[in-house]
Amino acid sequence: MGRAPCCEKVGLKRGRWTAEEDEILNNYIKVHGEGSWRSLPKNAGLMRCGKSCRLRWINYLRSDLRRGNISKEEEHLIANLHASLGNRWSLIAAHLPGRTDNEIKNYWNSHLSQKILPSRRPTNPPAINLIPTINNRKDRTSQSTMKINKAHKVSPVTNHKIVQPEEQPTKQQTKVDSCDTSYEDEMLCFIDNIMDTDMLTMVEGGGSMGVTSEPMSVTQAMKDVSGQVEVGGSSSSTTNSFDNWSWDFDIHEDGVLGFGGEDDGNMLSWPWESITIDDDSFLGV
DNA sequence: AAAACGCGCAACCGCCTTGGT
DNA sequence: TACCAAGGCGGTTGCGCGTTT
Repeated sequence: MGRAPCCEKVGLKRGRWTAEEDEILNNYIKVHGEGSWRSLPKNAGLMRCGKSCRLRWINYLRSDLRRGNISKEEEHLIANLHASLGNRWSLIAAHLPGRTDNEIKNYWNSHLSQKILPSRRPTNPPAINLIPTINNRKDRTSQSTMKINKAHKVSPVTNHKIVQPEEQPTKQQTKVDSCDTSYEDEMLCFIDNIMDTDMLTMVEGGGSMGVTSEPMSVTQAMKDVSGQVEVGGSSSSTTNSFDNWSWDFDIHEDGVLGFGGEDDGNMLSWPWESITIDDDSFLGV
């Protein structure tokens, strides 16, 4: 006997949403707010499943959505985050204001995966050992995380990957496995992974870069400085190694991180926003 | 002009965690 | 402790549309 459907599907409409349905849903949420998705269709007069309403709202109708082409900066960010986080789209989406996990997932599958994976797959798997700490779903371990942890035999104590004797650890794995288990250390390792594995590759690929003194602010709303850590030494205008940069970043309790000064109010800003580089060389095409 | 093909994206599905009882 | 409802996530599907033959 199968699992009961999430809602009574007999008579419910499926497929593409019409403009009228969008308007009904939009108006209802404007008045009553989000939530209670299961009862929403009935109350709003929609012949749709609650899940469908929720998805339509989150992925399409929300006013804060940023629709349109993915910029090169966003593409870089997705590429870097995916390199460290794997297919955890909601977490990646949390770093791109206005973008949905579905949109990023689709973009990855249709654009980036062909560009990046053929060249990275052999040596640069996702840094699975950081999964629990940087999960934005509070204390939860997502199903995919569980699958990954199970597949890679993650230690339940440290959440670090247990490298099997026959396995040849990659550069990234070796680097991260040496990390301490404290929250801050894991965040440092996470950032180190992004910078070291991807951006150094980018630099070595022939790009040139310059660092501006003022990071670009993406959002003020997420300001929540819970840690200030400086990595490396003084900043320099041109360098072949991020070790020489002065990274002033913020660690948020839910794992969101950003770059910026303590007093500048920036929560999310990214170094490549001030980098001049050949995009194609970075993406390996 | 029409059929075949391929791609992008919206939507659906199944499974999971959380929180309430 | 067990159960259930609700919400959320990632994987997958399939439709619509542009391009090619």
